[in-house]
Amino acid sequence: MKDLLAGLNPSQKEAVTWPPVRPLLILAGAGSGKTRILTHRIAYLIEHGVPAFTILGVTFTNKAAQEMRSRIERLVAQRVWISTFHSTCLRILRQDGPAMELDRNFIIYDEYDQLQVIKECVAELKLDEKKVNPKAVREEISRAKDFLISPEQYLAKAMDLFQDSVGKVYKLYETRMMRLKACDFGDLILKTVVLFDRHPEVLKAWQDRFQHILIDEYQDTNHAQYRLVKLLASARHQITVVGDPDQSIYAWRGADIKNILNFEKDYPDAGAIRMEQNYRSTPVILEAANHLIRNNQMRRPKALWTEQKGGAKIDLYNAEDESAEAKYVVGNVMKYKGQGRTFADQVIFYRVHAQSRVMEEELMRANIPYKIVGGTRFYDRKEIKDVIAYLRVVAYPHDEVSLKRVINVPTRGIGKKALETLQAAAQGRTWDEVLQGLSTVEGLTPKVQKSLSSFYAWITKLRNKQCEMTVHEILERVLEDTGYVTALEAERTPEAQARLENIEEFYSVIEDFNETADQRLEIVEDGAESAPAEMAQSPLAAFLDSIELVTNLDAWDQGTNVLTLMTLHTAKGLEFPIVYMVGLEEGIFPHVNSFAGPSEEIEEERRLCYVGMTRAREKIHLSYATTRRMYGATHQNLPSRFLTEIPAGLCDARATFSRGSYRDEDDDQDSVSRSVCDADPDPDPIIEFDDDPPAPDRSRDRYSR
DNA sequence: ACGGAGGATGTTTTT
DNA sequence: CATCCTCCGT
Repeated sequence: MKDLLAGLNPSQKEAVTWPPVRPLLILAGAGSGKTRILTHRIAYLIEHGVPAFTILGVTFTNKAAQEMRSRIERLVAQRVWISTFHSTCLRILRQDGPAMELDRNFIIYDEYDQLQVIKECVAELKLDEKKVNPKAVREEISRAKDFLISPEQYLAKAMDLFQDSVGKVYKLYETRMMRLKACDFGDLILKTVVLFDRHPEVLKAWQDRFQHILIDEYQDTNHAQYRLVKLLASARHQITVVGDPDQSIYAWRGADIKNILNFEKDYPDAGAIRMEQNYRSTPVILEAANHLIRNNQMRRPKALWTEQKGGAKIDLYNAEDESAEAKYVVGNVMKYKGQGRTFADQVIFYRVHAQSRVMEEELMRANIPYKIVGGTRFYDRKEIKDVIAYLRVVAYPHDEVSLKRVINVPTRGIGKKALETLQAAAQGRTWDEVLQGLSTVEGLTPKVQKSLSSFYAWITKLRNKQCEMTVHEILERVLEDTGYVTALEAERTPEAQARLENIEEFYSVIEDFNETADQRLEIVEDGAESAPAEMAQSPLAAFLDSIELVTNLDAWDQGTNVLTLMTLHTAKGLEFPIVYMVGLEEGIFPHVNSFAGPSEEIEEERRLCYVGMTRAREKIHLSYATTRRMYGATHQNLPSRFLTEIPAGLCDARATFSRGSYRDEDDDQDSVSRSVCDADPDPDPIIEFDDDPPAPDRSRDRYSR
């Protein structure tokens, strides 16, 4: 026990040792050691007689979950159920979904799959895709689910024609998803809440299972997640939540900051502990971040502090255009490299993925190894989606979306006409049933008939054998029998080559899955383990589950010596010695879309900026470009308002690199700075730095169009 | 049925 | 700028 408390400050100690039977709110500022506190608290509970299998830990990403799990294992050599809301709900539904007529073998539909279903619904309702944009509908439906709003409730509240259409699509979408035995991401949470609401006995069982609940990043929970937590915790009130309202960056996704602000109302016997001492960054960085975030009106005052002294000033650079900005970053990356820092010590944050491309070009030119986290996810690539669709067709006969995707890939003579005929023949039945009774379908040419029936026979054979085969073997069969690989090889283009490599890579995803099989064993009682409900399915179905909820961050390994690029959203929870934040321009960051809405949206952008800055341990580089080409058009953006909100005294606006050269120019600082000034006839920054942040109305005047 | 060309379209952030 | 979609020639 002494180990667990060693080196903790008083408030950290209080948080770790807070009575397990009382609710606890930990308001943990950035870099205040919140992961450490959570893991130590869980370890502390276990050391004080709480059985490990009665603890539930919820994190924001799978990566964080994995990290926390292994830290706890190191502390107390016990395995604890730590995962995301989505993975947790998936397990609950796999086990108890049948109680509410949810097929145990439901399939998870991602955004792409959702969109396919929505498009069909829009078409069936004879709505105009131009007016009822499927992607917009998807957003609306997802948001409705975040707030536990049913189609009927949505329709009742529809204010205009668009919402009315959305409501109708939503309704049809739900019946369709039911028939497809499919759940989208929102369903995982929503259906679990419904399950608990309707079946007290099921809820009771899970309350007994999860007697102690700890939630990380509580400021970013949405209403559905809030209800879920409340249901689970209602029996015992043994709940600990950790969060930081200043780091709430997912309101656009339904996150409700009130969840954390009202925690003490929800649990009147709750204690609250604030942790504002920062162990990560220099005072310069913290002061800048504190100043920035003070501009948010709707916020409780808070300021991070540190015992550290000194620290390098924030480097601010005004680039001519986006490629000059990239050169600035690359120049500095090499400078630090020359000083003995690694590439992995440094990270580039941007607001939108589209900004990564210029950076990439410059990094390639300089031969700097880099890794982009996010962007087009590995699993979003066409070939990977194809391959997964094949696997899903084998595992889930009811997965029509996947079937439609691969039925003619590679081409086997099934064209538009044939698909229409099948659709017409379906009449509410699934395509699987249609294919079963293929001979009765009228209007297909003999050639198509033959092609379809041999395709279906092949699928059926694979389905029947899937339990005796490894996932690897099934994939091999698919790729060989369909001629998918052969077709790509025949193309003989670099693109096809890249696709083949990605498919090779997919094999290693399967290997990873096999190697980590023991980690998915469920902890049923002290020491005992058993395969969880979803493992009772075929290995293939279990594998598909495991890849469905992974995020782009999960595959990222901070250890390897490469420079990392990512969006600010992905950056949450991470830390780096040296941070570059690029594109600090009005319209980019804060993003244009935040201008029109209520001021909360700008405040969320500001929190995002705050999150980015507080990732840095030693040094921040901020940059903006005077002109920027994006989405094919050139824009002239004003410097970001956030730059004016950082005190000038903390910034060094002179660039310390040499243009057009990636060499370490360290012993040549003076001439380097001069060369930059020479190139810039007007060395005065465009932005005026005030020691006091500008009044909000003034800054709005200045930047609004 | 298929594949290419060309046009329209929409572009934030993600579990 | 890139993706999706449609239309047209084969």
